[in-house]
Amino acid sequence: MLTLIKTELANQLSSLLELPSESILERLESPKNPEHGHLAFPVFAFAKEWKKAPPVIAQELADKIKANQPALVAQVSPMSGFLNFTLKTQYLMDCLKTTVLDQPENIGRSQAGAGKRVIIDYSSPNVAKPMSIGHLRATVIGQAICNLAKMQGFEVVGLNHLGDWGTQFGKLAWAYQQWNQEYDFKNSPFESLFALYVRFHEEAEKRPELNEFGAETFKKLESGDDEITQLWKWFVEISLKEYDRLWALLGVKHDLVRGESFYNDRLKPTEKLLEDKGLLVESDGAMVVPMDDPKMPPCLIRKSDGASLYATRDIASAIYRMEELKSDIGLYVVGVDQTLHFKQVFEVLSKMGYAWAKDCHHISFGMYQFKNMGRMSSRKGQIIEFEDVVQKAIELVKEIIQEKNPELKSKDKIAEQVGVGAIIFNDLMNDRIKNVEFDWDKVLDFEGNSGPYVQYCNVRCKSLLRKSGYKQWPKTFQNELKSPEAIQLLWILLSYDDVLKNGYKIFKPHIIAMYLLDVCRQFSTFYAKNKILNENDMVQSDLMTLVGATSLILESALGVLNISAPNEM
RNA sequence: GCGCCCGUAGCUCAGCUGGAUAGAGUACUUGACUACGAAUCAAGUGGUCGGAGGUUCGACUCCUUCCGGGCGCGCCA
Repeated sequence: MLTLIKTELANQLSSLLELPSESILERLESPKNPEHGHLAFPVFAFAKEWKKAPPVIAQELADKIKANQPALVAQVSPMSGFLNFTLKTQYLMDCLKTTVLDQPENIGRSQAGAGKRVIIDYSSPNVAKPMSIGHLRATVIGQAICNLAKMQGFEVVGLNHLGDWGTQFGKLAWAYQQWNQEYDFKNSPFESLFALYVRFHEEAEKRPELNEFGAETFKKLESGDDEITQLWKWFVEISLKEYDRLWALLGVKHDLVRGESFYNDRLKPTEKLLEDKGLLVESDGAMVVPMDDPKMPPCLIRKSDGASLYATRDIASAIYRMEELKSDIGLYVVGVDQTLHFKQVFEVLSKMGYAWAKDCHHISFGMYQFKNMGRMSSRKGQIIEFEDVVQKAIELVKEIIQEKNPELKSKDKIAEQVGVGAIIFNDLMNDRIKNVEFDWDKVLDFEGNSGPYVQYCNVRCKSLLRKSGYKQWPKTFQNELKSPEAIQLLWILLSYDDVLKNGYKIFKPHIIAMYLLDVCRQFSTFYAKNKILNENDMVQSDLMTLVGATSLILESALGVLNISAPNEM
């Protein structure tokens, strides 16, 4: 694919231009305007050194290349300060054959991460609370990054850092003991649990002493009280069951669950370690690690009452992941509001002497904004739930199917695939760093740049392949493609591996979503201008091969985003 | 007050490590289905890239500053 093509071109040019192939490779770029060819080489950088105007250099280099033109180049043309290369269609077709048609299971894969492990902490909800649309975002981004890492050859461990510890469990246990009779734990355990949570906070507004009862009950839990511990375990179980059900809707499953409670007996040793390394400083009765930048607040390690804190737990957890689980890279898919916290934690780890601290990254994502509501608050039960969003999308897709394709078989399954795909795509198509204004109309818009648009494009491919009369579409080209739309599509398909590489490099799934839209737009143009099946249903087999390749790429890229690719819709 | 992030077409957003006339979708105006599936395609209208300086052969991209929005800032997680 593109990586290979660039390398090959760079190697060939290297001897002709007497420049190191690496420096050519890193300068080669894809022109925005397709009329400028497939790859461009800007020569501005040489102007000063060679004391010549860029257009002159471009002209001279072009002449040099033309005198001994590499086999893969169809045309090289100087244009202002650029050397524009148009590659031979036959070469591109051969390239598609070897990298896509001959090995569909390896499309876009790289060995860049081979032998390395990456642990990705994502989704990580808090026990007893329903997952909100914010968790949905964390989940789809995290899962996409898992998939991207796998495509780069990494061994991936998707980790659920479940919020299963803290005073809220004292409150919850206390609330359960008081009011459990009023709720139907048998039939709807999770809803009941959440109802208790909301009720406790409501009543605590009026009767602040409830908070003390909660704190006392939590102390019992901490000291291993049997009854409370049993309750706690049960709450965790109820919650995990609910989360697994929701994740299953998105096709998500973590490889490992390590809740906060897992680190309970590692907190003291971690503090000891910090103390031994002389990093702890007393401040207002608490123990902190000061940061290098004086403007940055210090990292709180131990409260004045001796209890540990959020940061302590994350430090212990990072050490566990990187040292015990022997991870090479540690990723945290957590909202931007935690930016300072992770900066502090990573700096502390670095001060502790862990060289791998630089391989820990906070993959932050923007917050949902709400027009009227302000921030969501699960305490007050004001929250847009993960499941509502997904279910609404599925319902709407059902209506659309009823209207557009009432004959469709297994409507429910396809409605789910399309509805879920729409939700995932909608979340992944924008840069994760940006805040998003929640708007039902936008979430449920399935036209234009959207998941269903991509799925529909693939459905059209599938439909063609079905109607072609081939049992299996031809995996080889017979003649050189002539249609300009076909050649352009071919070129876009070949850049898939480069897209995956870039997407992983900056941990941004929207790169892949944007690419999918590019492929679909080009396919649609190609489709509109070229007759692929003629009147007698005889086929233009080379175009069919291209259609098949398009579908393979679409399905692979959709898979990276964890979106299904139905055959019909 | 301090720190970080964002500010591109009416609206929602792309624009990778600075590169050739700033691109999609949506909305609006047109045109294309007795169908290779119109959840589509083609065309048009629409942008002083928040403002002002600076660096550079070249700035939406880098630096400074201001404005607007978001998030965070020691005993919650």
